[in-house]
Amino acid sequence: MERTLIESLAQHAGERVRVRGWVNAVRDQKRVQFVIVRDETGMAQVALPKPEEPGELNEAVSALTVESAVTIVGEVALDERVKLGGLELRLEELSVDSPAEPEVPIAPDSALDKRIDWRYLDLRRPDRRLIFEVQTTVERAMREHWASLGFLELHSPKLMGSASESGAELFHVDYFDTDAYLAQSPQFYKQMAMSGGFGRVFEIGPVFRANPSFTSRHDTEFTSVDVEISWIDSHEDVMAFEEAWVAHVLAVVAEEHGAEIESVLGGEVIVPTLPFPRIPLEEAKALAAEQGVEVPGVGHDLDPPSERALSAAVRERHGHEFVFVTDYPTTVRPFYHMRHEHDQTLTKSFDLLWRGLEITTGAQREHRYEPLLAQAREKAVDVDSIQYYLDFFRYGAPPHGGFGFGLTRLMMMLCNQDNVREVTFLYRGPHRLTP
RNA sequence: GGGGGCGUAGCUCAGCCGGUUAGAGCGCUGCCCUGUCACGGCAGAGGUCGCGGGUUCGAGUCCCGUCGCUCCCGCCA
Repeated sequence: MERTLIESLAQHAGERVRVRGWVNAVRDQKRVQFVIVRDETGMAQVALPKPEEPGELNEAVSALTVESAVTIVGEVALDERVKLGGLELRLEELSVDSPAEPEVPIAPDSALDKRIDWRYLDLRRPDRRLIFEVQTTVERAMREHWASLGFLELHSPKLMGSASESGAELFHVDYFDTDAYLAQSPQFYKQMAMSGGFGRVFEIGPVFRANPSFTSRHDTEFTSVDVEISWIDSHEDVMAFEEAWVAHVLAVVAEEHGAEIESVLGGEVIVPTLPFPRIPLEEAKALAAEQGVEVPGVGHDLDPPSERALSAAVRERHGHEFVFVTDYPTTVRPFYHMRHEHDQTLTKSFDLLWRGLEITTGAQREHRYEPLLAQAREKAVDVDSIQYYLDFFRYGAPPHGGFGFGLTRLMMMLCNQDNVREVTFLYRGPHRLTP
């Protein structure tokens, strides 16, 4: 007998069906027993009358523990008395595929760390599942947009012989008789794809950062979305791509999950208008300062409080949740960011902030060998260790640019969660390597 | 790397200026209950107050150390 999903039970009124899922609750009364069963599509009530002399099936129901994995056969009966979907299953057969121990170690309001200890139990909650349904939609919508523009998908190596210069700390691994590092970013490889003539590429993959960061928005392994585009005229082209792409993703999410995100997770999905506001860094600081926060001085990046203040100011002035901050000084950017022709102290780069959180860093890259080499030396980069990378630009590299995008951070904001650990299937942090 | 906060029952927490038998709700176990739906009622079990040391007649409470968790800053996406 085939399995029937709970969401489709209404279409099987009067039929005998087989439902498989978890025991959500048992209400064992004198004359009638109820079991609430839950599968990945919803919950349904199972009912069984209890005669004076309880039968074997009654005993089996009495012995059920919450969260046991069960298979149930019964007839679907429409019944207005039932608040849960107006229907119930009249129980005929019950088998326990795997019993749960009597006391579940976590509750929905348990501390996050404890819920992560028992992540598989936490993930059974419908609201936790919704996060991953949304993530699946997000990635599908991203790919739709890339596909429509002829992008190629990349799978770059995560083991590297040298740093990729993201500025973050590196994880070291033993590699036979030498050392290797876990990739902090596919940066160098997606640029190689440009020199390889791929034109436009993207990658969704893990990146590793050995930062001892103890915040709600950092992890040591997270999913990065990387994009690189050839034959651009400036970083403006990259921003134009990104804003259209983000707007498409949010439009699809709003359409498919907007109502559920609002009712279950309490977040509103607002489809952004184009173009996103663009504000040079120094102007952004001035705007943030007007909100009453102390902002970092010239030559420094925005700090988190000023990022939040900036987003608040942009929302007030432009009615927009996104803002591109542009024209970062070379002091806070890596050597491969291209510099402005008219001002060599500023890079053709940008960050994208959403609701006060940095979700992207992007730039036009320096594709000319000599300036790139000079900039690397100026930044005191060990040129020998990245010669393989510099070589990408020796035999005709197209002008190009791109960005790195924190999928995990997007998901956190999109699902109205206050910690990236909530939206990460299995979080990895300085003190978290299991489960 | 710097700073703040928190560790009390399976879970979430209360416990005042230090005071003698450490509490609540949920969960669990048992009994009761005409259809519940956050079912309800009664009873019960369950604690080395993170750990070590100190102060004190007396420490869950104060001090020191330590371990764990957490948030903020730095760093980044």
